[in-house]
Amino acid sequence: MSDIAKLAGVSTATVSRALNGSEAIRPETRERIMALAQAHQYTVHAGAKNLRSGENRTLGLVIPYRASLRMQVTDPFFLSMLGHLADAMTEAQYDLLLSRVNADHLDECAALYDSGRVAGMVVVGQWDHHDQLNALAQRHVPVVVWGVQLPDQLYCSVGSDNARGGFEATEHLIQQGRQRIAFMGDYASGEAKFRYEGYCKALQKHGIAIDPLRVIPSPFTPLEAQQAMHRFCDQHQPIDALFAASDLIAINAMGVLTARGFKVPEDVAVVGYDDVDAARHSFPPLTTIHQPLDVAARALLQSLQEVMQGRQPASRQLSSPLVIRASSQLPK
Amino acid sequence: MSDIAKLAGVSTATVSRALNGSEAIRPETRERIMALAQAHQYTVHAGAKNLRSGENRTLGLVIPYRASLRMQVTDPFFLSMLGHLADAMTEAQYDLLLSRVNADHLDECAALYDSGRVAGMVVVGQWDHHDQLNALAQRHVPVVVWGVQLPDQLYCSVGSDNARGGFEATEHLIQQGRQRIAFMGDYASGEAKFRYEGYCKALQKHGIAIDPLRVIPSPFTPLEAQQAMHRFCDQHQPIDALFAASDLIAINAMGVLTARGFKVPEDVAVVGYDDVDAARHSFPPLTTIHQPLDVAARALLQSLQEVMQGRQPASRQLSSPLVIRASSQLPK
DNA sequence: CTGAAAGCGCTAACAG
DNA sequence: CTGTTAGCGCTTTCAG
Repeated sequence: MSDIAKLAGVSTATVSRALNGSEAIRPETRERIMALAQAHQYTVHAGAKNLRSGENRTLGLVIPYRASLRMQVTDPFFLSMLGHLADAMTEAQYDLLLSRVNADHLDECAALYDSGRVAGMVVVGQWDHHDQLNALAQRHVPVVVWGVQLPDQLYCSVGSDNARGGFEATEHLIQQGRQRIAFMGDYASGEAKFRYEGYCKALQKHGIAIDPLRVIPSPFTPLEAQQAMHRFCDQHQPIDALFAASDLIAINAMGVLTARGFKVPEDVAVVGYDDVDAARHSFPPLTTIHQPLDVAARALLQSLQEVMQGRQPASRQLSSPLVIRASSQLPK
Repeated sequence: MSDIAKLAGVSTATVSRALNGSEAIRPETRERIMALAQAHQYTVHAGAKNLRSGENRTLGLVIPYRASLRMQVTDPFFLSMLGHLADAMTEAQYDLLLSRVNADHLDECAALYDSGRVAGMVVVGQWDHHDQLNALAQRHVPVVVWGVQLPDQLYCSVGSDNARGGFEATEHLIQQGRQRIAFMGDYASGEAKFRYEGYCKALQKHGIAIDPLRVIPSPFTPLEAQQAMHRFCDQHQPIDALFAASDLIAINAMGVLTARGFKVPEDVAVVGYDDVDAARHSFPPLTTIHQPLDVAARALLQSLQEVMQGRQPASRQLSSPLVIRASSQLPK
């Protein structure tokens, strides 16, 4: 900077002001300085600027991982979320620092903040980290979480209204005349739990008994979902519809069903959750609950900004509409 | 830092040395200081450290995007690459700054470096940016690229041996007794072009004529791949095998083929490229060319480190083995 | 082995 | 409108 100050015949302070668009500078001088900066490919050193101004325009995106499953981020949902967050942050002039943190040591996130690397962070993948996240919040680490809203929650979360989504998915199947509707997913934890609750509520509303034999426990990974579906088919429980807790599960389940001679949607109507890109292009195209990730990303960013300002924004549930495609509807 | 210096009754210089594991410090003092830092959740400010020491432990990952297709990173291959790079960089104690840059303004990458935000960067997705990348290299921006090796290339690239992969995939199909083998993908540019060359070479070696009618142009997106396959089927060109330039294309093509009454692999044997997670779990499981992304990520990092040291590492082609699954082989 | 002092590149008062 | 001065939090000679 001192270099171009010399070239322009002014002080570094003037250069700094010019480059930051200060009002208190003669337009003529500003333009001369800008031109020189351009010509010499000069850019202000971001680190020094932050150090001096106390500001920090870098936000963290934390994706916890389990040491056991290396590279487990197999769900397309995550990539999509990541892309939308990157877009939202870029748009708001933030840099995005990606951090893989061991899921059992989420407290390491604090170091990201304490060391000044990030001004705040988004954690995507809440799973069973509730306590650790609460601890972070208590330490006043600016953090927002993509996930469900839990009792005794000290941090701000943004998620979709999973119970309502589950309800609408199931009711849609009922409206298609289906009665023996299976649920597939991990009904005990995280977001899937709420989707399951919605499923139950819809059945109850329409006077259909909840049959525990039609609940198919399944993790979110493709292979395990397929295995779970195979095991279920072996039991010969008759079903005429399936609501899966994620598109990935739904698509893999459809594959197994098809391979075993069932027709989708004729024999089994299927609804998924997330509306990932693949859902539109599966065979048949998958009816699903759309998660508005662009909205979600902006909401996460917005909330994070509020947290960084010391406020305590309320957690939010975004509504997610049903998208009807061929997997749940007989052709007319 | 001055705070814990006071607490320890020493100068900040001593604290700095202790925290950086300097030899020239009494172990006893060091431990006392470390303990204090722990207790007070003190972490050195990364920015200030960098500023003073001139070092920078942040690397950039640049994912170019086209303004036209918002959020085009739909290919699971990218996420996987991203995850592996994040792992490799984390392991080597680097932070990872994710940056979405307009594909038509790759020169903006230079600002990332000039402003000191990153010490170097990996660009993933070379496509048609050859000239822009060359310009970056000429500006001495430390950059390495995932992609093919091109003539007049001033930057270092790491990629897989696409021609060889294409060759092996095609030869495998020939060895299965197939003769009318179609190629599907964008045979004119990028990595697909080299895969196509390998395809041609294998046909030639085995005395099979290259039939341009069996070349199915297709982009990498699911929807367009399906449309391309539908159009091809409408032409009633008989084929008994298909080599697709990516798994995503292959899986979508298989879907269309199945929907149209062809059996895979009986009527049409299919081989893909990449070995993404979904390939193992498709119906039927997809034979494909495995891209060793863990190796690739480490190679990219290694090369980048060399570039940052001012050296000019040679571009590399990683070998990618064929993985045989059910989509190309009749059950015995 | 440790402290004092200088300075990384920049911005923000405070004076002119 | 612009220059001078001080200092963000840290590391690193250079002296003790």
